[in-house]
Amino acid sequence: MPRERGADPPKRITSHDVAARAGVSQSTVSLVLSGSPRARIADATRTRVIEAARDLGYRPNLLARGLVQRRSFALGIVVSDLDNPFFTEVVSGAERVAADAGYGVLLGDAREIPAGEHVQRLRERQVDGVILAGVALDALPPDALAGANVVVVDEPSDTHPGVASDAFGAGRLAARHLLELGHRRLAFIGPASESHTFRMRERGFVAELREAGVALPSARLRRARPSVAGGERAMRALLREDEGTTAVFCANDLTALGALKAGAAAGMTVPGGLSVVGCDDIEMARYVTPELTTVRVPARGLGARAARLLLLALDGRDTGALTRKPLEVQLVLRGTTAPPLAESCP
Amino acid sequence: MPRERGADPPKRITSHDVAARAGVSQSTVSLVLSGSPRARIADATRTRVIEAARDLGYRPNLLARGLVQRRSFALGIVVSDLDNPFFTEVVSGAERVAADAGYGVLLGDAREIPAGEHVQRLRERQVDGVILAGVALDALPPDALAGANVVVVDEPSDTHPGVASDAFGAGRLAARHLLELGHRRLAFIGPASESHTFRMRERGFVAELREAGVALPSARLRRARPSVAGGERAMRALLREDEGTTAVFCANDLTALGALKAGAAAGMTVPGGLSVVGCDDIEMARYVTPELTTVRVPARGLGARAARLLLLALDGRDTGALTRKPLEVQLVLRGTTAPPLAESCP
DNA sequence: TTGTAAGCGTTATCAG
DNA sequence: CTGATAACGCTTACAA
Repeated sequence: MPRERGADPPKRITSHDVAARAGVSQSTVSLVLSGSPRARIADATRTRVIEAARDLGYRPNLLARGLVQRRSFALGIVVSDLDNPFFTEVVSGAERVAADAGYGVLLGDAREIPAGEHVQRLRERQVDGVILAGVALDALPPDALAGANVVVVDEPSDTHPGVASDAFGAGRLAARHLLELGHRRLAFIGPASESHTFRMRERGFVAELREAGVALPSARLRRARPSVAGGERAMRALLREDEGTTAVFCANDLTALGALKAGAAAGMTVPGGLSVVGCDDIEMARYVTPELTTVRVPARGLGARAARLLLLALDGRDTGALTRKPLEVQLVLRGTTAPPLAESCP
Repeated sequence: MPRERGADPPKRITSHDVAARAGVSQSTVSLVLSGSPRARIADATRTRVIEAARDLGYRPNLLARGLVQRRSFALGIVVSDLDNPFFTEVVSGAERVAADAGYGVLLGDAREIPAGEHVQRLRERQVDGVILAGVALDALPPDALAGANVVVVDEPSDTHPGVASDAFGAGRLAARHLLELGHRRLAFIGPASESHTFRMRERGFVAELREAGVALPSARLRRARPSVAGGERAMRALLREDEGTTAVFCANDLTALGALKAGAAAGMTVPGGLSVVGCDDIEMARYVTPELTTVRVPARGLGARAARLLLLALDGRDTGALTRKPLEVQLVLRGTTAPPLAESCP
């Protein structure tokens, strides 16, 4: 039952109330309740205060605390798409370490409201730091991040620390796997530019092919939004315009799932007639049939690490160790890849 | 590059600074910047202030504002499991309407830290209201919610407004569909008690069966955590202990996905040998093969509605209209259900 | 050991 | 129309 507007102003209990009940001054209350664990306070007073607080059900007002300490003990995280399981994993990883450290987590989804706007708002709310995931830095207003503590996930930046996965390596891994299976007519499906990570996955893939002397004709390089629908559409187009493709690497799992769907709809058998490799290893990858071969990117690890990094930075600690090298990715062999059919070989 | 600890205290720009630059008093700045749209302010001063603010890049401190207004313009949302796509959809729906209304969204995942603790913290942060999803109210400390603006998703409460889906109806729908296909040996997989919604789904299912004179022997009522792993395990057990089952209804899609996996692993063909119905219609449901027949529950609609409801309540507006009837659920026919094989019929 | 007092950055109430 | 001035609830020197 919602409180009536202005009906019963349910008196907030403040440290003054506690002070009154305990018969001490307000600052003493503050001292024992939040001050250094062993502030010089007589045991008698201390317990009196604590009891009074308990009796009254006192809860400190963190806004007030934040105001004076100039620190909110909250951090913001803005992601490009909350419906992408990869990002929810990042969020969930970050939320966990933040909450464990007593930090609040403010969430922003950049689909409706642009990332820059979210960052702006978060800063007005005085978050101590911001994690950006799936957000291209150069898409933000010039100094949206000026003077802010920011950690970027999977984006390069020479102004902010970041955590990243080895996207280039992911592409290489996928290519190598497919090459080793004997595929020579490979395709790639991925977004046009979007984020750095996607670009690097593509480059890694292409680089590995080139080194193996295998070409990637433009007809087999399909652009698509990194979603299931995007992958589906791109795959349909690929099947329509190109006959010989025996294997395709998708920029992320969602895309791969779409490709799988389109492939099935077109009567392709996977992996018999077509091999598919995804990237991310979202949970879903294991639930499709056949299970998706993919390159595992530790999403929740990225989120957790980003949060840890941010917390360290907030404490003025050295962030070097965490920011160094990209998190390793790993090929996960499952059911959507196999050698090409004999007749498909060049 | 993280700011050095205490190195350059990047002076926060306050309304005082703006006042100084505009040559007016601080309160005037506040007046023009946040006061009622057409506060009685000379146009000259107004523009002077606005320019000064722009030049300085002034951003109001929402903590300070919240402190004096006793309102933070933020709301909290705590969910039982951030990795369950159903809840991330709820969150995403709520985030969207909250953000559109200028509210901040604080997130809490109850897997690591209990929901009650999250609520506590959110209240200390002075959130104006809290949305609870997947959280059983009676699992919370007695007066964790006392005097708070709370909206519960898919849980009954006579003390707080809530939004709910027609869980009982969902169970009925699933049962009716299966019965109409000709199934008579039905099973149910779901959690022991967990949340009210799960209980109602089960009851609706059972009620419909009973009305049709079909029994649900205890061997076909399997308990499982509402996750893929849970469903998998339960399905394995079911297949081991019971031969005749021709169709199973799972308390949620995750469970159904697990059941599908276990079924496939055991060599069952779906829907030929076994029909499976899920509940929720998470995105994933369309990406498995065959696609999962399920009962669609409008998760993001629930989240959005919960947020709207909360915002209304915060404005002291009537919440009756929104809180009335449960959101409708809908059977989504896809590929995991079919008539039982002839030999399977009793 | 504990109380007094000065803010933190806003909004809000009044005078002028 | 605009400027003092008093909160908001808390932390933190500095006194006592």
